[in-house]
Amino acid sequence: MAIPYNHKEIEKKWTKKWEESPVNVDDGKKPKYYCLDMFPYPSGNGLHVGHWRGYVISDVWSRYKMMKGYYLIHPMGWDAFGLPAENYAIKMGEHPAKSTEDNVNRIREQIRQIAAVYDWDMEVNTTDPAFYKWTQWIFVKMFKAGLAYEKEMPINWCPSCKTGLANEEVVNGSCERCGAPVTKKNLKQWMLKITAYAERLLSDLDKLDWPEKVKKMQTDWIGKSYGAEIDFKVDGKDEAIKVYTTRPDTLYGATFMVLAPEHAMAAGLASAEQKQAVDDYIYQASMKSNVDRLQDKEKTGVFTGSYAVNPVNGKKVPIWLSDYVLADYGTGAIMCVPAHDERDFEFATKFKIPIVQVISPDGKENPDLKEAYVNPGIMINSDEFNGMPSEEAKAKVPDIMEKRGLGKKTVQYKLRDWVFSRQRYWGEPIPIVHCSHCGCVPVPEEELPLLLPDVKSYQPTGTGESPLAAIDEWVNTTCPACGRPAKRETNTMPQWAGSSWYFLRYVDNKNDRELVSKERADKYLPVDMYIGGVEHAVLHLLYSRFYTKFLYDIGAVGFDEPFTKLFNQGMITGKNGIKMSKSKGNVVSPDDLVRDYGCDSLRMYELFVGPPELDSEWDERGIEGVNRFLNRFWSLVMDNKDSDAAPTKETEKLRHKMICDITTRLESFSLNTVVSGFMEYNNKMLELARKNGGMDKETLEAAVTLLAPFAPHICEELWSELGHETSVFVDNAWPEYDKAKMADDEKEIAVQVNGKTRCVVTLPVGIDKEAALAKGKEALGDRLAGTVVKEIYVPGRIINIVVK
RNA sequence: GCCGGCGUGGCGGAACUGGCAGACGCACAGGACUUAAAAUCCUGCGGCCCUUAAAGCCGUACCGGUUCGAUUCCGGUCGCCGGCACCA
Repeated sequence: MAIPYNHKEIEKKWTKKWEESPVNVDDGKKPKYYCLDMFPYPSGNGLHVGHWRGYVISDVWSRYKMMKGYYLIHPMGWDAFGLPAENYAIKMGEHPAKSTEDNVNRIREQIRQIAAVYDWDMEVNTTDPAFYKWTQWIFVKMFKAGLAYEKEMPINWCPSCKTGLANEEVVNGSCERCGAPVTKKNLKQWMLKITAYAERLLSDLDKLDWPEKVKKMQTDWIGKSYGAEIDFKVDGKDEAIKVYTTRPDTLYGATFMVLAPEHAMAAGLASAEQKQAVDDYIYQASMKSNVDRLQDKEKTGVFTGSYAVNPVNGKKVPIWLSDYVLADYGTGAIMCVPAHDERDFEFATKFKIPIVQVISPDGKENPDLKEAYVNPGIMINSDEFNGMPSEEAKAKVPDIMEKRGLGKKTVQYKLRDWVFSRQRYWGEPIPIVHCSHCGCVPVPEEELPLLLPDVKSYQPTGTGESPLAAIDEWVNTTCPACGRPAKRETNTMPQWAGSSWYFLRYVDNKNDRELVSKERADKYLPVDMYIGGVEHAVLHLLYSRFYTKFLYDIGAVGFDEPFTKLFNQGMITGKNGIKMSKSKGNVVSPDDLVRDYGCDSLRMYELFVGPPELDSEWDERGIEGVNRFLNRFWSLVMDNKDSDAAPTKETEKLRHKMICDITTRLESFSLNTVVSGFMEYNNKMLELARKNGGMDKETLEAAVTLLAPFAPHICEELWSELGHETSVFVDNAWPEYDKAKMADDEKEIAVQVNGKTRCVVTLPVGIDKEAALAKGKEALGDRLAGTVVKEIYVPGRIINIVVK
């Protein structure tokens, strides 16, 4: 019996060796494979076993690709600007620059424990001026392209984080970060015109090998709809209200109109009698927070006193204001067809507005409509369209309106422009100078980076100004265009700014002339495999796609999608599926587990705990199982490394089957079953070794090679024990299998009567149907009673005798 | 409300294109080794019926359908999770 496996010594030994001679090297001939982890923000709490999982998954995949002959791009960096880092600093009473650096150093050490093949020469940090120089450069380029613009408007404001938020950062009316209810605040903001890319962001999803779920979330977020814009003349005035509708077929049924209270024409439409009521309503609406507006179940509204004219039938329809109409979608005004829209129905019923049915399932009018009929049907009460299927009218009505100059077909998107200013300290300063003479002037590119000034008070002010506004000597500057006194922009960028393009920088992280050289970008990018949590489905992943498309448009990179393939790993939770958090006290640290069981055991247990794409509960005891397996595997190899046993037909078959099984499962990312596969084959090898008094070297080497991406240290040690001078990862090809050599001579087949298994027979593989059935019936004996109606034999699968 | 996904032993989970449900592991029980314990090794482990065994019956959330055969396909119900949420 071999001496037991000492993980501490072995892991220490190979960590050192790998440092001295890296196993992933670019010989200039190998094809590249870029496997990227979503880079972490350096939290003060350190890593828990959930963070490990994603990194282990990507490392196993990376090492596999490396062994398949690729030069690997597998980098790591730090998303170190932004709210989490700043909030941590405030809590600890430290300067964010200091706490961020400390946390980065700590987490780097923890990540090193995973023993992933990261290329640390590629490391980036978003707070490094040499990095954020290019974050600012991209902003300047966007400004010059007209994609970054300033706008004063009511935006989502988190009163707890004291900053504005993007739409994507508001979850159910609350702040994505801290959960506080989001209010509105009127602020002058920098916006990025992501809406200009809506169509490309939508249609290019087809090119991506991403989980359908994520593609769908982005599709829904972009929210494309097809419809028409139609003008309604205001009765007695020389102006028209433009509405957007996806149901132009219902135009004859429009019995009123509703404008958003924020609509530019809202106040002006009030008649003298209604003036007071209208003004009150507009004021009240402006005071309501998003949450209030969402929670209002009962519809409210006010009649303006004015009427519009339905362009198809000339009928006068009342114009109302209501906050169920959104100001920033479509035209901010709608035509209302209560008979065929649930919301309009509810509103019309409450305010006693006429309901006119124009579509019917059977072509007949229902005199007592109890609810809106929203499905397609036959047109009624619609003059020339009567009798036509509504789907046909949907296309024809806009054509007619267009001919008369009163409308046209259009498309709309739910996607809004990106609120890009943050009123916080710890971010990239927006490189803009406000000049009373020249307006907004970008900081000249050669003056970048515009350094984030050191400041004593970095706490958020809550006034809508960032702490930078208090630093007079920084704020006051001269205009780069005209040289007159001017003021710097004091807002900073959101955390997403750096993370939207960091993956480009890894491959050329020391370049001080370009954000990435075209040559290196084209050589190593795009990212072949991106691994991370699903929480970024519409935040980081949408922003990165937008940035990449922009950089493609200005010729900075030669591809317009950053991440070819995406894998979302599930979360590791504590007991009962509760998310691990410090406040819940259910955080499991990897450090103790690495100490007690070793890195290799923890790596394998991270995979064994459940399917990688699903959430899994952490069960402390389970790691014992994989640790026992590694010990048994160690013994198997150590006990047999000097065995002169020759391969037998049996061991050869086992080897080919093992290679095939492990490789197939790995390719399909079924990593939990790869681990169970190793356990099974290990048991089979132990059994054969015992039976044959040894195990041939070829089989042992194949097993060590297959296991190496999962348990790199122990496999390196065993590989060298098997007599190899070089690393298991170098000059060692991933083993191949031969289907012919896996073939069995005979197979166990279940024998069923009426679909119920009665017994099992062992049949030679090539046996013909008659002989197989005869064997099956013989085995059944007197359990086969009654008249045989049908006999089924599926070779290699099943025998089923149907009796009556 | 709308749109996705999921539901398998005490537990985590497995089952390729419909073909022996419960692989592998955890926990548990019994045994071997030991003065003893730990570690290790061996055996058992869905439920019912039964002294035991064999055989049988039931069983993949629930009800029904297609099929020689359904965890897998179809229709409906319930439950859990996720996304969107007055987008006209």
